[in-house]
Amino acid sequence: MAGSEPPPPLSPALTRNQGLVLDLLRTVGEPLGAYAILDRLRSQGLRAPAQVYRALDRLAALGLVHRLETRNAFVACTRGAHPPQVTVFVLCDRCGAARELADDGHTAALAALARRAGFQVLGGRIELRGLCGRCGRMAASESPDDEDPGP
Amino acid sequence: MAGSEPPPPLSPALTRNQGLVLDLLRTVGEPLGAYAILDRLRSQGLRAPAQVYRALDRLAALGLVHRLETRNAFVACTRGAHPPQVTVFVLCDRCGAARELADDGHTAALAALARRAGFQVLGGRIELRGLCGRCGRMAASESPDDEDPGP
DNA sequence: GGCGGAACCGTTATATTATAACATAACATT
DNA sequence: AATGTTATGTTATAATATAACGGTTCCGCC
Ligand SMILES: [Zn+2]
Ligand SMILES: [Zn+2]
Ligand SMILES: [Zn+2]
Ligand SMILES: [Zn+2]
Repeated sequence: MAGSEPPPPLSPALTRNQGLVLDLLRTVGEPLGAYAILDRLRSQGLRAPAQVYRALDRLAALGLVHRLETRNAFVACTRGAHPPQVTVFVLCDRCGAARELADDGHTAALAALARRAGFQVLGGRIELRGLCGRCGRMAASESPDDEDPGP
Repeated sequence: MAGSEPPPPLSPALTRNQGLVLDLLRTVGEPLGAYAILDRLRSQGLRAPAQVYRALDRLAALGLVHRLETRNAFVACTRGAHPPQVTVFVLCDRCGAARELADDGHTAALAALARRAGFQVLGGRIELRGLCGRCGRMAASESPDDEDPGP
């Protein structure tokens, strides 16, 4: 959604390509694939996938963008800087919207769960799929006996 | 066409290709990419990626195998059949081991978290990365800059 | 000023992962 | 047998991601 949050000031140490990619992702506000990013930045001079992937790598390492593994897409972080490298996303099956949620201590609880199994957690991803509020209401009102296959 | 044995613990209605893929994944016990599966099943007559992907799609829909999004790989389920649940995996950065953990109600808590944000959760994935017990001990006891992938 | 290194850049080619499209085979139901 | 349905085999292609190479810019330093 446009204008839901004042975007944090651009990081100082970003290079030109990194700034272009981050700016695009923040403007669009929804997940974009690397090649979609490339297409939209051709007018700015980007021409090859490697340029986009390099910028994305850096931005992801800085925590400014996140990769959505279940979609092979990238989205700008909507929270500030996170301390941990675990994100929680909810993804709408119908409209494709992605929303990053503030972890409510769940990642710490999951890390404890893993530790009981002998694992040391260094990072991770939580991607939940389903229906966003609007699409859920639409699906409920349009066809009451709708059935959706599992994950 | 040769005398095939009745699959004893295997699921009821699996077709030949589905059985081959599931059997392989259960035997191997670790994540395999679709093309690795294909290579290992060429001797059984499989020749094209679509055959493997079709079998994997069915097996995943039945909950007998899971897809590891962060690795683009597939692994046999080590728990029974789960309902419509969310899976929790822990993946070792060093040896590649994947272990499926029993969710301790965390997925329900995450679904509640999502619902508070207006989202209806229909499924999802939790993939945590880090070090398994053995690799964690090795990394702790040896020098921190040691790197030696096992055979 | 010249020099070395580091980071970034642009480009080409290639690898890896996944699906589309279509024709056939197998099987059950009538 | 005719039919509908599902699974299969096959080819080709799409979509995603990285390797490899050389050039440029910048900065600290001798
Ligand atoms: Zn974030
Ligand atoms: Zn939606
Ligand atoms: Zn499972
Ligand atoms: Zn390990």
